Amino acid sequence: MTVSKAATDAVKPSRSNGKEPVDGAAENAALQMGELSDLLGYSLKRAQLKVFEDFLRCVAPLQLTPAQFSVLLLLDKNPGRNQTEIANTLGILRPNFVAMLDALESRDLCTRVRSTNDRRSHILMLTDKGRAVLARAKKLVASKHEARLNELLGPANRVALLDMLSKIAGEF
Amino acid sequence: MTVSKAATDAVKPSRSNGKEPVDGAAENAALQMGELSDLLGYSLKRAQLKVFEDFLRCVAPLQLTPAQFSVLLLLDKNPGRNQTEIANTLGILRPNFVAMLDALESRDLCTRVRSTNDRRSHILMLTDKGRAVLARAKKLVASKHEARLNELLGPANRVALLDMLSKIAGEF
DNA sequence: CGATATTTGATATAGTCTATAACAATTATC
DNA sequence: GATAATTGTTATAGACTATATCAAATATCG
Repeated sequence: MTVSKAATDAVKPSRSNGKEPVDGAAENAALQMGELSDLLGYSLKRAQLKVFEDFLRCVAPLQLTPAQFSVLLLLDKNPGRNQTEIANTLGILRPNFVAMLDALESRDLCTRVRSTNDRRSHILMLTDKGRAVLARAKKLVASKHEARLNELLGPANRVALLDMLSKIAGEF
Repeated sequence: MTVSKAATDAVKPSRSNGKEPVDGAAENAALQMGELSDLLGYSLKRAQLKVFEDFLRCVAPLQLTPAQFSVLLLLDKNPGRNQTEIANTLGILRPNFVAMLDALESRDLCTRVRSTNDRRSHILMLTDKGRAVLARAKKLVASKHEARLNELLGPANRVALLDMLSKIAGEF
């Protein structure tokens, strides 16, 4: 056995079905992950999927996706910006941001207002309901989602992880 | 200024166009990222996109995606497995795995062989060409891709990062 | 044995996310 | 004032993901 525990079971959550073959007929042994365990990109993607999954679960009462939550956060911190600025900051292409905003606006979470300076652009702002939903979402994220990660990694490690990810996202 | 450097510029790579406004008309200041900088999921996704992007660049001569590379790696380490086993291990749904294998098989990187034990299933195996391509891909990944991450983070940090990501992917 | 259920690979299909081209309205540039 | 650039938008295409369904083969169990 040359593979670490983390390497062998870091794979399928759906395979954790209570009854593992205790000793009997060798069945299908777990597959060898090999170099896959050392591929940063592989673990990155698996971890990202898990984290998003948990985010959706934690914030399910408010029906917000991670992307929608990030938009609300950004609108709150940056009043008076237009669609292009918000979309660019989040790495969303302008054409794809239109439908996203349509969804948020139809739920009365934000509004588009024609700018008086530049009548081409739409100034984006949170509605009162948007601010309220954002406040509740922040609490859920902090108390359920991030708290769970803190519990798993420990506060110091969580910060170290965040720093490294930001470094990769920013300087890679 | 309460935001860290990493927080403010961890955003748009496309915005790094040589000429920043030196001092003149304040223009459009960078947006405040706010709590977004502390959202693990956000940094996770941004980092994952960057890492995949770099992977594709490094391994471009071989025309392999991260997913295809992971399939070849797994086939090499686990000869004699069928489609369902490989797909499950990688978190790929069986229906979606069919087209993936079609692509790899059409490039003569792997083959499907009807199992004699169970004539429903296809045993998957790398071809000689598949093994050769995989060997070259491993070298490119190690010397260009992972080496770059090692340079950015430092070997110790890279291992620590990998451990935490595996932990999240496995136990979250 | 034989009827029923399960598994495997496959197809069809739908939904989401991402990416590019093009357009009208508006503004910037020279 | 003519030309170029920008903004929001639509249309569209591609990649990835997800579910239902099917025929062939196997497993299960009376």
